[in-house]
Amino acid sequence: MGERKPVQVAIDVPLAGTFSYLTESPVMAGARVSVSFGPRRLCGVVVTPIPGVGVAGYDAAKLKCIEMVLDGLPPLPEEFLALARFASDYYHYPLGQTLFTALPTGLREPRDVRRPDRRPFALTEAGLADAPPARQKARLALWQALQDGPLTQAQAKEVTPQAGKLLADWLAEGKAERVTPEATPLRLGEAPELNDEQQTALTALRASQGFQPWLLHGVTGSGKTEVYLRLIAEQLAARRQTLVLVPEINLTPQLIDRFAKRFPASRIVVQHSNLADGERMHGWLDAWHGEADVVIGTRLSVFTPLPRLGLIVVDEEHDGSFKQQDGLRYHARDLAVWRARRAGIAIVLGSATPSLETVANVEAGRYQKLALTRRAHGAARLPDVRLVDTRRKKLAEGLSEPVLEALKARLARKEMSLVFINRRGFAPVVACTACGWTSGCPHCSAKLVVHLMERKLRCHHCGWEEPVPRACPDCGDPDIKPLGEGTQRLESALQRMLPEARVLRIDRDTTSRKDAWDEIYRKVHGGEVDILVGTQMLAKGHDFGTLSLVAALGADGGLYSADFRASERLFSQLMQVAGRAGRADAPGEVLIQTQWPDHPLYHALVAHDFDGYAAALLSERRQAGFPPSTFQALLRADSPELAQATAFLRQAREALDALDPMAQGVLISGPAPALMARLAQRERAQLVLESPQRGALHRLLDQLPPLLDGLAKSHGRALRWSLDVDPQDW
DNA sequence: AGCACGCCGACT
DNA sequence: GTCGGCGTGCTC
Repeated sequence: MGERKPVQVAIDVPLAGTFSYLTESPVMAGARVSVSFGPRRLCGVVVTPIPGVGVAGYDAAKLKCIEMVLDGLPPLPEEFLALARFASDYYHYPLGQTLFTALPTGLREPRDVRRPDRRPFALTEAGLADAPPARQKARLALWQALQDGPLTQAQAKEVTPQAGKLLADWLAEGKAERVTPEATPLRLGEAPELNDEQQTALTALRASQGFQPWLLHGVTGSGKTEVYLRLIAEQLAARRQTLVLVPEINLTPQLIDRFAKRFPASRIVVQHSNLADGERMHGWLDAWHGEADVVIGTRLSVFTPLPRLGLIVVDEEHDGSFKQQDGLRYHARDLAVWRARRAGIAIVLGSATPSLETVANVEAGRYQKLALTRRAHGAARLPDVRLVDTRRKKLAEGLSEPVLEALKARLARKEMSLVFINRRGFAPVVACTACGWTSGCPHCSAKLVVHLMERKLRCHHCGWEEPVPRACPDCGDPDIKPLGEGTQRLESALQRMLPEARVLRIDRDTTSRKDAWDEIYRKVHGGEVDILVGTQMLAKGHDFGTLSLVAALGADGGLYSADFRASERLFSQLMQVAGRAGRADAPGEVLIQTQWPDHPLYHALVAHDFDGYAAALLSERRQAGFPPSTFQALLRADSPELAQATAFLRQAREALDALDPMAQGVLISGPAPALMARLAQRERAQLVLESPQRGALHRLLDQLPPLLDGLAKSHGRALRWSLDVDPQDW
């Protein structure tokens, strides 16, 4: 019997630090173990101690033993543990919960997991010598099929459904064996020619040495994906793995198909949250064991272990879906950069509208920039962008005369148009013309949106629904009206005004059904659509083929918003939708309806001047002391009562003030109600911490969680708090 | 986060 | 008498 030594175990509980358990035989860091924790049995991960946390001050006599080492798989690799450790530190989130967020669900339970042996089967000499009799048809068919070479279980099952049983028997009898397949030689599908810009970018990227982030700034249609594919092909040839991160919405069968066609002999693993648990874990394990060549997935795939990692690509790096909005609030792009640094490899951030954070990093010389300014195909030109001043024009259902005329013209020419309005539903609110009542959500500080088809008022924040009232609930006046436009209203208006047009609406309501996108793509590419009407979804990189007109309605809202990032987002969205317009033989046209035709944002759009506007925004941010020139963290609190959330934050602030944050260069403001002050019956408030130095901010944040845990106790269970480092929206 | 323990109200 | 409401405290 060996000596019982304590080891540190990270567990999926909302407590800082790790827990000590005893073990008789040495256990490696990264081992999954089953431990008793209070009245429960939980899965834990053995980690090297976090200095100063956990170990001290616990009665050594009370330590329990590790129940079992779950050793069906090797210990989790160091690169995985290090990434989780970094994420835990950076986002100030408990290590245990961070690790378990990063693991696929199958590895979170105190069950052992084994990787299924999926090597193909071959007949042994004994098997070859023992031909089954002719009357055993299935047996004989499988035996004959195996004469031609090894078969995987799946391939064998195509020969006969009984293959599973037969192969197991033969394996036991020594008539069959597992063979390790020869590494399949790299095969490449057909690739289009590169234009000179693409070629220049590729040449630069190929010469990249060691850790280096690259911004690939390419206008819509400039062929960024083709550049990625060429780079990935090189990684494959060198037997290295590539991690490709894409926004949720861009992970389409079309994209995966494109990768599969280009790399027909390579193993491409897809990772996203809608995958079945088992499938997700298989891919994860294959990646970890070096058997996947390319991992392509949404933000969660940034944690996938890749022992031969040679390149990371983050496509549409500006996209908000890379930031997790609850629990471990990580930014997958930022973690990916950290990973690339640790691995000493190149990371390519691609976008037509890079985030200001990335632009600032280019300016500071930390990232290198490559530009694709022209469209990849033929003579395709950038669209003509024109502004439609709506101040003195009367609108019919939100549509101006020039927009309507332009739509008619495309319809006559049988060309497809797109109408962009960032509001789903019929109208954003119902109002009473007599007393001014508007339809507010009873649970949130938001307006209820009219959904006329369903005859419902619906809250887009908490999901609350109620019937559309017949009269004003306040004064009883029957003259209540839907105010403003949404996608539904626009859809029915267009149908009425242009009866011959085939209108297709694309928003969360029409795309929530499974397979909805397949149907949309089929219609769009089958020429069954004249006008697409939709929300920002249309700004997210879908391939709608050739559009000759894009019209944007009701965009002004983002110009003067309380959220300082609203104008960046609006610019990015408009630039992205505008990029959908255009075709090989004629430039597309983009019409933007606005009350502020003199706003610099619109001028920049007309001029296709991303760089200019980004520089202007950056200098604005610098002057105002906003990110990326400063670093922020948000301490949020919510509770049924605003007073309680505010009281908690006030106490937190007092405790922080006692640490003299100003001396450390950290500015604290608040508590203030959140932008969306009430959400799902809970009142939300927040404290903003900011500093021009990331380090200073983090030194202060380090002290926050233990302090808050203590404070929160006195506020009861109703109060919840969370810390958001580098918040994306307020 | 779970889960147990504990202390007060209406029920077979 | 006890079944069960959810407040509070603990988990190596």
